[in-house]
Formats: sequence, C-alpha cells, structure tokens
Amino acid sequence: MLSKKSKYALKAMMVLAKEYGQGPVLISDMAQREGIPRKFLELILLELKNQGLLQSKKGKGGGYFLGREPRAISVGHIVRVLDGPIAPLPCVSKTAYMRCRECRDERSCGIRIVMKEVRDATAKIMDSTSLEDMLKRVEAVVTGNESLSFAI
Amino acid sequence: MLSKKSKYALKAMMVLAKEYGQGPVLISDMAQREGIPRKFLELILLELKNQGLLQSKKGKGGGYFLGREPRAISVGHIVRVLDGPIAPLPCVSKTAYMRCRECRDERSCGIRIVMKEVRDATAKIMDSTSLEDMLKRVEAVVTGNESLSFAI
DNA sequence: AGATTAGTCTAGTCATCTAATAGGATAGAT
DNA sequence: ATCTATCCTATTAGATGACTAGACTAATCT
Repeated sequence: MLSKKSKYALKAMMVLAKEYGQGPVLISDMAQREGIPRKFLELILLELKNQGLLQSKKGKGGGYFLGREPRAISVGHIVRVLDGPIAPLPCVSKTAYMRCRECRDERSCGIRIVMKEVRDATAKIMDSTSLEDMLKRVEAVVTGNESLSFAI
Repeated sequence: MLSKKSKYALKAMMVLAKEYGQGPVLISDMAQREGIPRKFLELILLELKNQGLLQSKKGKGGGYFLGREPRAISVGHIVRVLDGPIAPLPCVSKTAYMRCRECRDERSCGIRIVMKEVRDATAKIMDSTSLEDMLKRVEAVVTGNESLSFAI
C-alpha cells in the first residue's frame, strides 16, 4: 500500500507539472487545491526538495517548482523518496536489497521468484511513467479520447 | 511491502504443498524448518484455516494440511487473507474499494490510472500463481532446468 | 478413564510507523 | 525593516506489526 505521504506527493507533483514553467507555486495553494493538510505537505515537499526533485524560492513570490522537466520525473522516483523501496520483499529489492535471515537458499525460494516478478512488473510501470505521461492520460480522459490513456 | 505474516504464511503453505497427501504436518515442524516463531505461526495458520485454505486435526498424529490441491491455492489468496487488499490505493481495489476523500473526479485522476495498472499487474501475477506453480519453479531451479521457471 | 498430544482462543506487550500539528528560525522581496 | 514564505526540529495520538503467555478444548493412546 502507498502511504498518504506518497499519494499527497504525487498529487502535489502533478500540480507542479501542470504549472511547469510558470513560476513557483505556494504550498498553501497546493494544499487547498488537493485537500492536503498544509503542514504535512510542507514536510513532504521538503523531502522531495532534499532529494533533488524540487526547487524552491523563499519570500514573496516564492514557492515550489519542479527541479526538471515533467517528462524527466517518474512516479517510481517520487514513491521511493517517500515510501522507500518498491519491492514487496527486501530480498528482491534492487535499491535496498537485504537477504531474509531465515532463508537457507535464496536462489531456490519460490516465494522470492514470484515476488521478484511482482517487483519487476511494478517497477516497470512506475519507472516508465513520468509526470508528463500522467498529465497526458488525464487530458485524454477529460477530452474523451481515452485510447491515448493506454498508449504508454 | 508484504508483512512477515504473509511471508511466513507462504512459507508454511509451501511446506504443506510439498507434503500434500501425506497426512498432517505439525506447527512446530513448519516453524522449525522455516525459522518462524512458533506461536506467531499458530495465529497465522489459524487465520488461514478460518478462511478455508487449511484444515487441521487435533491430538496425536494431528497437525495442519491443505484444504484443497496445491494447484487450487493461489499466492494472491494467501496474501489477501493475511495482508488484506493487494491494491496500492483503496480507490483501485476490487476487493476493498473506497474512494479518496479528497478526490474531486476519480475518473480523471492520473495517479489512480497508474496505480490501477500496478494493481492489475500485481494481481495478475499473484492470482495466476499457485502453490503448485511455485513448487515447480523451485524444482526447476534445483535441477538446473531454469527455462521452466519462466513458463507460467 | 486418564495422560499425553496438539490445535484453539483471548489477551497483552513492546517497538515502530503513520499522519499529522506546533512553533520558531531563516532567507528573500520590497 | 517588514512582510512573506519556506526551513527545520520536536512532539504526539493512534494504529500497526511482530510477537509472547497461558489457559482451554479436542483427539488419541495406554
């Protein structure tokens, strides 16, 4: 399960992607538009900033904006920043591998084989979907041209 | 992330699948063989039994055994019993749908579109993989015939 | 019948995580 | 200097995760 942190992060990033190139957006604006507790969103954005996905500007006319193009930021990256590894088990994680203490022979663990498949399928989707991709799909739904929403 | 409950459940179910048709297996045996805290495993097996995946026999010569053939028990079913829904967000769950409180228009939510893909991919793998499938794959690894491990 | 064996059930513990909230510090704009 | 808005640290209530304890019940063996 995705935490609310990740969900809120994705929502805020989508706002920033839509507003990309038009100057900084206020935390309060994003919080209000997406129905996210404002103080909580602060923490989230700060973390995204510290990981290089966002930039900010203080003072009047300040706010947050994407650190790079919407097409260069993936869902997987955002989720990993807030929730950590995507893998369902540490023993199949690429970014945070850890063997199972009780596993005799990892290579012949059937559970691991299946969970590795799950990890790969999930990572493939999340890492290949950018903010731009999501914007396009939303657009496709709104304009009624939904065939687009399946063209990755 | 899979909980330890689910992981232990899968391990125990694999033991029972391997031993299928050969009479009941003791909790303690499974606990020892797989390095699972015994009392914790008790709870897990009880839950699996209450959901109809396992049967048990008390007294001497007792223990647990699968309620049906290994080919008729899927990874997805086991995981859902212990961890609940597989979906990364309640709003894309088939078994436990719940809308997001703060979502204006669910249909045009980009996050939801992507997470639905993730759910479908995950569910497809977990629901189409049975204990028997896993046993076969393990066997394939052990005998060195790993081409089998990709033949679902 | 009585002892032994093995699952059943209820409750409780302890640590960690989640989803926030609070409030002052810091830096930029005017 | 004074707004304005992010930055940073701390705190917290409640839930969840991962067990542990112990009494109870049912089946089997002698």
